[in-house]
Amino acid sequence: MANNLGLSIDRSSPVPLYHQVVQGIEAAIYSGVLEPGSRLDNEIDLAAQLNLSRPTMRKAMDELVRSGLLVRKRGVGTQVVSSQVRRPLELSSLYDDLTNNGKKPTTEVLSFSHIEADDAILATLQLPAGSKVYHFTRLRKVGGKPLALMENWVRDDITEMDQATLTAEGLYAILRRGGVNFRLANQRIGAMTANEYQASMLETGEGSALVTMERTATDDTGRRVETGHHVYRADSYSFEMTLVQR
Amino acid sequence: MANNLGLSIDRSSPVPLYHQVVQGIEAAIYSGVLEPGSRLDNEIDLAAQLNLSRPTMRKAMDELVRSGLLVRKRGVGTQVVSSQVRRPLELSSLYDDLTNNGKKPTTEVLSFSHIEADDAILATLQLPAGSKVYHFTRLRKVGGKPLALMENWVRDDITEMDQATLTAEGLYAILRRGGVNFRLANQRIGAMTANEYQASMLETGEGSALVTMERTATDDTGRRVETGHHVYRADSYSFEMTLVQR
DNA sequence: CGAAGGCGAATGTTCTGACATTAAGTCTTT
DNA sequence: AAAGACTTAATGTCAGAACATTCGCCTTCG
Repeated sequence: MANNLGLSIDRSSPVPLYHQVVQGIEAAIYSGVLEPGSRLDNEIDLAAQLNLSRPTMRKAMDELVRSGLLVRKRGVGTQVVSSQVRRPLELSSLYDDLTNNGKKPTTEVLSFSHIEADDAILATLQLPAGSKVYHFTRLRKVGGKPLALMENWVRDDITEMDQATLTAEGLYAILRRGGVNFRLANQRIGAMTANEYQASMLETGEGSALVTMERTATDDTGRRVETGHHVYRADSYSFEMTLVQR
Repeated sequence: MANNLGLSIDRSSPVPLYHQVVQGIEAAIYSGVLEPGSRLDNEIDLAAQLNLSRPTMRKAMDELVRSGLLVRKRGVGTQVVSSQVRRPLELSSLYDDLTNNGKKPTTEVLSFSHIEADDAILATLQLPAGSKVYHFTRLRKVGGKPLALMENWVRDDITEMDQATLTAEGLYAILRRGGVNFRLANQRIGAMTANEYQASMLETGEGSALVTMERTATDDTGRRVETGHHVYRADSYSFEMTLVQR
């Protein structure tokens, strides 16, 4: 069977060949050219069709398998994994999530300061004693409805920050522009009931359910960049993720 | 610098060479032989030290980078990522989590039936109309204290299930023994307040905070194996995870 | 007629070799 | 002394080849 998934390779492009293949096959799957459950040609044929070596083809398919789009079976072949597997689990901020979904979030900065960090924050961010950090709390609304109450601490040797920038942009966008390449995040998700302050800020009742999240993010040099404690209205937000067994 | 991480390779072993290297370096990191932040020898030297080719060495390091233990920088070298990065995000059940932490959970099966699935379950598990599934609810306790209330639906063409087995073992262990190789899980984590029934079962107050989780798991053949809706006492449980940017 | 063995096809593993790209330090030149 | 160019060292990419392992099907033998 000549799969003939209409993808072409540009050898003069700076983007690696295997990654071009990844993008091509991803596009073919999401656009429906490759149907869920269908079998692909074998690695050697595919490599030949695209004038690539088998290791290159294999590396591309490796990535697709790891991301859960393909399933390989020894002695059998490779299939497109059935069904609509949605967003893979990745580092993203609430702000990204919302804008990607076409919503228009607004941010209100409730407090902003540049202060000496206390011991707990120093330990979490692995900073030497006496270090200063940015500390701020924000309220995020979507369509005028409050959604999240967020408190964050950010090390101050990355980029200048001020209240105006935080109002206009998401935290992660600001940090990325400051040259941070995020690598890891450790997070913990739980639940609590709203206290009086939280209830009033989120315009919900005292005692209503909230989703809590604590997160600490690390960049590619191993620096702890940011830590925060967020609470979300449980009736408006939940965490969706896809776990991939490796 | 001769790193000399005391790992040896067994070429007669059936476990692939690159995986032996992965395990060896993992062990060196967790045991402290390789300290956080320390630099490794370059790929070519390491390969030579172990009498391996560079691609094999590279594949091993690839996996360690992906799992967040190492950080590579072009033109510079490879470092052990600083600090105590905990559990990587992986498919695991509450039962596994608890037993791995030395706790002794007990399970009480509240209801168990083998019934025709309703439309919602049929759609979620992608089963043809009229299919039967196992449906059960369980209460999990640790040290006599109730922790989770779980309701699950499992396709019935995998393995025989009964109330006794469920009482003695975790659901995932049973399914794995039935030949299921889990690949993906889609889950959603949120929060709610306890209703009267939940409060009484979990021995907490009505209106107290609960963590909710809905999960659907898929095996390596693309079959939807299981779906469930769980609630946890927020004061006793939260989800901890490490996200890795790829 | 059924079960065991054999065969082909696919993925899994490993090697050798080569060149490209990036980052950092060093050396030269102005 | 500072700015630029060069060198070096590391990771990043790609090719081609060989052999191993597993699965499913087909044939053959009891």
